[in-house]
Amino acid sequence: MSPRADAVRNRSRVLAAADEVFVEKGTAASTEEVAKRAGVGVGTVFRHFPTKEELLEAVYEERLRQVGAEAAELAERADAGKAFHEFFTRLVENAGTKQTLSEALAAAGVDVDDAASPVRAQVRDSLGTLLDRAQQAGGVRRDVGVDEVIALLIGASQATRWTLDISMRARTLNVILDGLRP
Amino acid sequence: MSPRADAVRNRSRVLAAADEVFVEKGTAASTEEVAKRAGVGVGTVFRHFPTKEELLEAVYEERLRQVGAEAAELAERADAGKAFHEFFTRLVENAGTKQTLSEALAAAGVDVDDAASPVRAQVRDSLGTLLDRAQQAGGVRRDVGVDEVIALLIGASQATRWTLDISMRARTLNVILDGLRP
Amino acid sequence: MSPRADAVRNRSRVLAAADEVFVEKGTAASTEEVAKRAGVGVGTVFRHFPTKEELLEAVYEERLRQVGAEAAELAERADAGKAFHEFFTRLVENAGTKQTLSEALAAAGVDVDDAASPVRAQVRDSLGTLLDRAQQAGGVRRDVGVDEVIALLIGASQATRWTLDISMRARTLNVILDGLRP
Amino acid sequence: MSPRADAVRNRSRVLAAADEVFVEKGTAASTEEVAKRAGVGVGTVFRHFPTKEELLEAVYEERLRQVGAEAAELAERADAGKAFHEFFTRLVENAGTKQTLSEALAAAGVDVDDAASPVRAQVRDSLGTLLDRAQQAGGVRRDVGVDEVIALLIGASQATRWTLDISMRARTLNVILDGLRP
DNA sequence: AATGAATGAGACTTCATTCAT
DNA sequence: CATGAATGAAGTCTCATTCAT
Repeated sequence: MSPRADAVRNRSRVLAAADEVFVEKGTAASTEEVAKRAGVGVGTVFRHFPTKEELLEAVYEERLRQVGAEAAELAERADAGKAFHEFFTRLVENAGTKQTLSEALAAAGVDVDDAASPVRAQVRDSLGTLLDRAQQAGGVRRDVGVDEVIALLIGASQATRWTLDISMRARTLNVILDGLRP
Repeated sequence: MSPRADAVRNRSRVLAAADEVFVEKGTAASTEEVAKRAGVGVGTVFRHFPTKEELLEAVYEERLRQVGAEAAELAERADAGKAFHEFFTRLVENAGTKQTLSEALAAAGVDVDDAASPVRAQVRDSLGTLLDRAQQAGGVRRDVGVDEVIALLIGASQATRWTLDISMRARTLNVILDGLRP
Repeated sequence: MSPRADAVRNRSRVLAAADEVFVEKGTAASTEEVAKRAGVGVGTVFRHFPTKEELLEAVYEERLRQVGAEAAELAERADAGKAFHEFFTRLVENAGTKQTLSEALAAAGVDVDDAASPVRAQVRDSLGTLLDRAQQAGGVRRDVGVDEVIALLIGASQATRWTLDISMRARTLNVILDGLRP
Repeated sequence: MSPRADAVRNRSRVLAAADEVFVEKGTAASTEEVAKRAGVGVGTVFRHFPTKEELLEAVYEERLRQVGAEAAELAERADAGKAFHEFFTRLVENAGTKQTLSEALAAAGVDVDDAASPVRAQVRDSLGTLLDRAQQAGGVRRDVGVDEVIALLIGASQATRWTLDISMRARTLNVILDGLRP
């Protein structure tokens, strides 16, 4: 009801539209197209995200938020080993549609520029917990840390990204999952 | 004697320059910049590669050619299992500098558009031989084929692409190599 | 009140500038020059006319509109025969400055591609009426139709286009007008 | 057998190729294409015609030469009136294929820049004779001169250029021919 | 705050012309 | 003399960003 309400709603509409458009046409898609998809004017997009790069980063962060939520949820599971495997599987399946997930993950893993994003920290935390518990449950080898897991998630997403054949995708992912066993 | 000599040399200079530039600034780098790096005029670039896309494809093919050569060379080795591992390792190390190798590999693996590129066929062939021999030597599990290996190469390249820490890169790659064991 | 007001004004400024420039330097003149003449940026030209061809067509249509208006006006005249002659004369005089009028007319006459342009239909209508009335008044031979008249307008424009000498222009036009008599 | 012989032959091959290409694709066609059609390198084209404009002018002149020849031939005919009419008809029929004939004629008629081209003079001469004789034979009105006839030829060519329907073309031409009668 | 028209730098591409072979 | 590769100016068009309404 406050004028803020509309603004907030617009922000998420733009974000959702950007996600869709960037998935469909790649990140080279124009801001104009994002605006059209969101049903707003370009000006509105730039009001919320003063730069295309900031828009991209926001999209990535939004995806990370979802990854973090998934990790947090699965970290609660009793059977930590299975939970860890399911996490990998879900993510790789998403990667089919959300092509740039790996870029988002990459941003969480290594980028040092504005490292201190709380979202990134949260993802690393949840993922760390999930990994720890899986290792303690004997489901995952002990010589890998969060960074390696993130790298492997990126790798698995990319490896299966081009795969249309679903059984081949499974075989490929299995190699990585087997490699992660103790 | 042949006026072609210079043309051929220029073609490779452009190709090399394009490779460098695309590695450094991404494939969105301008053709003008490629020309500058090659020390030729833009017109020359477009004479050899009438479209930016054709230039990109040529760069990919060149990289594939190198990958194919490497696979062919290693397929000769007596110890097939070790050879296969070394192949993976070398490629992933290259991937650090040649960021788009995975895209080139992807083109070799799945794309169906102009499928019958001889270079792609050659890569698949050499890689197939290398894989076969490694499997017969008991160095690699038997439920993966060339396509899965290509996918994993792409994955491994991407997984380690963002890794500056060399020991972490080794740990990540090891997971995949372990996963490939019988 | 409407943000459109400026846009509309700009559209006509661009159109007018394009007309001028194309007359002065031919249709090969650059879009940049049109923009400069209109006092706007190139982007504005391309916003209104996404293609140079569309700009050209718009210029032609604008000229046709004027031709149609002239035909409609003269069709009202009591003395239909004289009106018809005056129509020819006026057009040919314009053709001196508006060199591409004949191309515009040609577009109205024969092109079948996007046939149903309302402007073209209107021109043919008005011209048809003017011709009919002139024929009934005994001022024009009966074995010519709108298409022939359009062709002759084009011909007359081109015939007199290169003529600097005004009396020679009159003599040339007279031949055609005489030929049109019953 | 002399080296000159080849050069001369090349010159006409280029000229013929240019004529064809310009007719088919318009005068904006590239010199490269002309060279390809002529079966020579671009360098050869530029050796014979140092500028594209000079090439164009040469093409025009060649066409004029043919027009002049036709006029000269028909000027010999006994029935001068009929001969004049046939001249018009032939030219207009050619104009269908040789679209730029009118431009060539225009160059002969009005251009003042390098007026003293012998070919142009010859055309005007032959045409003058043809016209004179037709006027004396009572086939053509006496208040038109060579310039008006050239203008009308241009006009007739353009008028019928867009006409696909052959009977309409005849009706249109007839108007002009009737207008030329005494 | 939102809108969308305007801007102009910059990308890709073409082509007349030059020049080494 | 012929060839065709190289050149680079110039043209068309796109798009991130700004700003008047």
